[in-house]
Amino acid sequence: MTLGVKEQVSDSSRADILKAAASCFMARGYAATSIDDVARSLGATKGRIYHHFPSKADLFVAVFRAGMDLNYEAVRPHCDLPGPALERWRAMATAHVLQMIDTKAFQRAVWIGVEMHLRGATTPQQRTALNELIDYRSAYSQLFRKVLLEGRDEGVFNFDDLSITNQLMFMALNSPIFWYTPRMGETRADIENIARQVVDFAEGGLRSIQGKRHD
Amino acid sequence: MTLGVKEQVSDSSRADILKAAASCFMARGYAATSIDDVARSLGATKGRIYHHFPSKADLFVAVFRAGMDLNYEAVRPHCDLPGPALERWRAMATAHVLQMIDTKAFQRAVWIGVEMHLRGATTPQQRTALNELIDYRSAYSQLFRKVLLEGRDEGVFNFDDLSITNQLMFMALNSPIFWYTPRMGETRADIENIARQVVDFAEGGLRSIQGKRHD
DNA sequence: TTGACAACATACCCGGTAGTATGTTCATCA
DNA sequence: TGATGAACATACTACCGGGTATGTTGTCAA
Repeated sequence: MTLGVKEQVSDSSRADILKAAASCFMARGYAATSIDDVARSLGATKGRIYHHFPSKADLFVAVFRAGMDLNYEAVRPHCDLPGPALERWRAMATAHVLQMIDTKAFQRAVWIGVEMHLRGATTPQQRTALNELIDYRSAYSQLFRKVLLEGRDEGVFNFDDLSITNQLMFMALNSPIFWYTPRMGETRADIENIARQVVDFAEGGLRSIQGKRHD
Repeated sequence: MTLGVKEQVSDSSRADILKAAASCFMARGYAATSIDDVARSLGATKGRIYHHFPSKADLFVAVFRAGMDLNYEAVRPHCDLPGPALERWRAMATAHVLQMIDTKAFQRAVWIGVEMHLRGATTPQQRTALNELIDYRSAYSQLFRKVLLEGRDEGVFNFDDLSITNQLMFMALNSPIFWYTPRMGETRADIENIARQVVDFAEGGLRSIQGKRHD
């Protein structure tokens, strides 16, 4: 069941297109990105894109899916570890944030996709394709909701509305996709330090009430 | 120096265009919003838009500015109040969040504008117009940075990097523009309760270290 | 060697959109 | 009352971008 050379080449070409598309979508947004832009950034032409993807919407959906796959793979291993909820949450959150930083372009595309869905995007056909991925996203979100509830049961987290809290947490954890830019001479430790600050902030938010209102 | 009826009518017409444009930009983003869309949502045609605004970019910039004006007016009064930094910060943050909810469409446009700037938007001409508003935004941000530093001096806030913390805080405080939608039968108290949860979360994040790492 | 197919490139069509140029209407004012 | 200009609407142009139809080239299998 190993892939032949041809398929490997083909998949690598496809992966290159996905990378380039992710960068373009990040740089200009979905609507403002033309297929020619993506092709040009590859030194190619539209023909190459349309040979692998039937439409711009499908290309975008593929980028979305790739981004979510990366997330899921990174976080999933930490979900079932034993131990207190807080530790488990920190492991998941840290993995998530590092993914945001490491695969920023894809994660921005995911963000754009979620935004498009919230609006009620375009044609019904691609809406169904998006919905499938939104479900994917929801399942991912569910991993965090679960540990949030466990943390509340254990008394380490304090929050009122789970949905709102989940939104706030993800806004904080996702935020590097907007403001992070690599610095020259940046080490892995620097990046991990940034991630730690983000996770610390979110953790503080989840404990929120604890810190105050001891009146 | 009072305005004549004509100018009042003109300004009201202009304000209606701004509102409609803000809604369209929120619903579809900048690139995907056509001038015809805005005109149609007003029951008018392009002629009306181009009579008041020389270009699509200028229309957007005007929406951006209007949104920032609303923010500034809402938060400014709380900046110079005496008392502890935490109280001042909570007053500012609450006012900010309520603005996000009450003028969501304009605030989404502000967000889009900031995103466009981070990318390096379009033509040099409108880039300068955007830059001016980004400065405006920075001055607004500065109001919060100031109180954050004061809070740290007073020992109530704990954070490492001011820039990152500021980003994280604003991500949390701004987040309602993405996930808030008015519910039927929602009272003002309900909205204020949502705002409180958001502010609580952000406050917890700003105190962060305090709650943990007592090792 | 050849034919078949993958992996593109080229050339083209066409709908939508920013922007313009030109009416049209109505109020105001000399 | 007639003229003037504001506040639009209408009609039009030019261009760009998604999508398609068709060529071209290299590779592999029989």
